[in-house]
Amino acid sequence: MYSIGDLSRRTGVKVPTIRYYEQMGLIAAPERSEGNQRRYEKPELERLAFIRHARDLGLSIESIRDLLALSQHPERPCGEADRIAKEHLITVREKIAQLQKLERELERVVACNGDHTIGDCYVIRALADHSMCGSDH
Amino acid sequence: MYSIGDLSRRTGVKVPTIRYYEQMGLIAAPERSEGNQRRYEKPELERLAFIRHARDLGLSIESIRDLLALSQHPERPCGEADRIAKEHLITVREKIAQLQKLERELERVVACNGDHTIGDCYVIRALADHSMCGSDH
DNA sequence: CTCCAAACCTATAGCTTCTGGAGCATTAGA
DNA sequence: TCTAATGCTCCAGAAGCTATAGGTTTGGAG
Repeated sequence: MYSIGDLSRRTGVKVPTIRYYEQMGLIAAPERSEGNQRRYEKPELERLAFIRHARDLGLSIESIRDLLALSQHPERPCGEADRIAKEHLITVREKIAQLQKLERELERVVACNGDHTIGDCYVIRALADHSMCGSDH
Repeated sequence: MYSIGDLSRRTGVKVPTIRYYEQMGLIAAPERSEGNQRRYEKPELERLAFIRHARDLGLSIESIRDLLALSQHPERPCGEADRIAKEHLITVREKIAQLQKLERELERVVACNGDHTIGDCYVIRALADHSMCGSDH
């Protein structure tokens, strides 16, 4: 028997976020106490921990919803779960590549060492004039 | 004399986004035609291109607002512009590091090759059981 | 048993950065 | 002059929460 606050402390998911997940249908509406407060059991705790972990890995609510649905059917083949994870890995890698491009760009931009005036500041000029860029964003 | 559509085509910023930037105060409300349509000149085009470029680099609206304000005073020292860019570079680098951690984690998770059932799928088990993780997120 | 602070409840709004739609007006070219 | 493309305003929605207001319940101390 956990209150919503217990659940929050044990999973690291904030209280309003738990209620939000309930509203989004990621977790079922739990039983209530006589005074209408939410009361959870172990399975809900595990489910929430699963969600938390998947969110930490950057999976979308939609993907998590799919994975949770899959996990309800242990007998089915797991190709779909595999696909979701692989797909996410690809987007993570793309994001990394894009950010690394920005990193290189910004490194060039901050070559300005802050000891002249805005008029010839490289930061400002680089932003104003795209043709100064090395890459093609 | 550009219409909002011209401006959009020339800068790659979508029409509703231009109106949104006007509302947010990033660009001034331009003159209007007799029929109340927005009419822009070259300086607005350049300003919008600046914004577009900065957004592509991932700078927040707030940072861009600051940089635009700075660029209005070419005589001032550019230390502040430099600071904004450097700070952003740091957050970009942090984001890269974090995503690389996720990448490693996901690589382990997708070791499941999709040819068994959900019941013993590594993806599902890894998400359910945090203790299987190598790192400490 | 009584009291009170902490925790809980619902409902609603706000954050960020746009994006899209409805319903109507203007513009530019044939 | 006609009409398709474009423009206008206002409003809602997306993602994933977070916060606030105003009220109720709970659990432990005295």
